[in-house]
Amino acid sequence: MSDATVDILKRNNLSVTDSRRSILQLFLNQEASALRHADIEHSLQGMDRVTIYRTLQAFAEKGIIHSIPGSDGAARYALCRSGCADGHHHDDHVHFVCTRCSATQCLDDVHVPFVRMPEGFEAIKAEMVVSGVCSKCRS
Amino acid sequence: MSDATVDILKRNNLSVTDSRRSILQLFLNQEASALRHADIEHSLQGMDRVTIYRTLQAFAEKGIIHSIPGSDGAARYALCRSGCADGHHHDDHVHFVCTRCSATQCLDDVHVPFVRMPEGFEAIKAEMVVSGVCSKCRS
DNA sequence: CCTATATTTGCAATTCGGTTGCAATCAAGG
DNA sequence: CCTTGATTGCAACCGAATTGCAAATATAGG
Repeated sequence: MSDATVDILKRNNLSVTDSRRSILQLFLNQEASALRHADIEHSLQGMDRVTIYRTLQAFAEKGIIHSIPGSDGAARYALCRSGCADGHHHDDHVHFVCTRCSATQCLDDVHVPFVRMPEGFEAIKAEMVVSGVCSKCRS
Repeated sequence: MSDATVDILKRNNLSVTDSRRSILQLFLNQEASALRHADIEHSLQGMDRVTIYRTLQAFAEKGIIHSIPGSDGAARYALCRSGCADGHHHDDHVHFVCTRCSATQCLDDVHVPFVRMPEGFEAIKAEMVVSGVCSKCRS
């Protein structure tokens, strides 16, 4: 009854359930690329689709994971680095989408550059997605 | 039989139909913000959903409009500036989404800054979306 | 350890964005 | 004006996501 997943859930005031532990474990096992709902559904067959959606929402609200803007109409999620908590995300890094393997990953060390807004515009958040060929697909 | 819409369609080797002229006119009337499929469907009630989808595809392929990455699962489109043609888009500008009126617009004069990729990654395209409050909503 | 309560889960149904196949209609060129 | 190839409208379908509700379960209190 003491696992990394249990710690994380308790630290975030989420009740500890099998579903949540399984999904969280998936993220912990995941090396680089982000997970889509469909990926989780496939890995954890038997778990209800809706439960997965709700768990992802709960994790995102608590700042355990963050969602990644994907223009293909399927949300992606990845673990947050330290510095994220309830609602306040610090995911100011660039995301990368590989055009070959179509994996999405966080470039944690590349942060979104500042851009000057035109007169009258107030920038609050900036997101940047670079697409190309990832290191795995190039080697 | 000589309208701006007819010119544009002919110039792009698209046959001139009422549907295409109406949709194109909508874009020409549109001042700043981008259009979603639903917006067009609402404005041009009576036109089939599928026709709108196919027209948007055709326009995008010809470089008349470009699609804007929207993380909410609904594609947005805006007229291209000069320099876009068959498939080759030059939409290297930043897009802005207002959190109040939720309009999306092109910041044609703000172009996406260069970012250095980590070793092994090859960047091909970069997209940037800034969210905040637009000039209209602030005044 | 056991119970009460609040939370979570699973299921069914629904919404929404988008695509596909096909028959009918229409634009373009001769 | 007529042929032909492109376009439209319709129905059906698909995947992603949400909602309401009843059953199951985690947590806190005794």
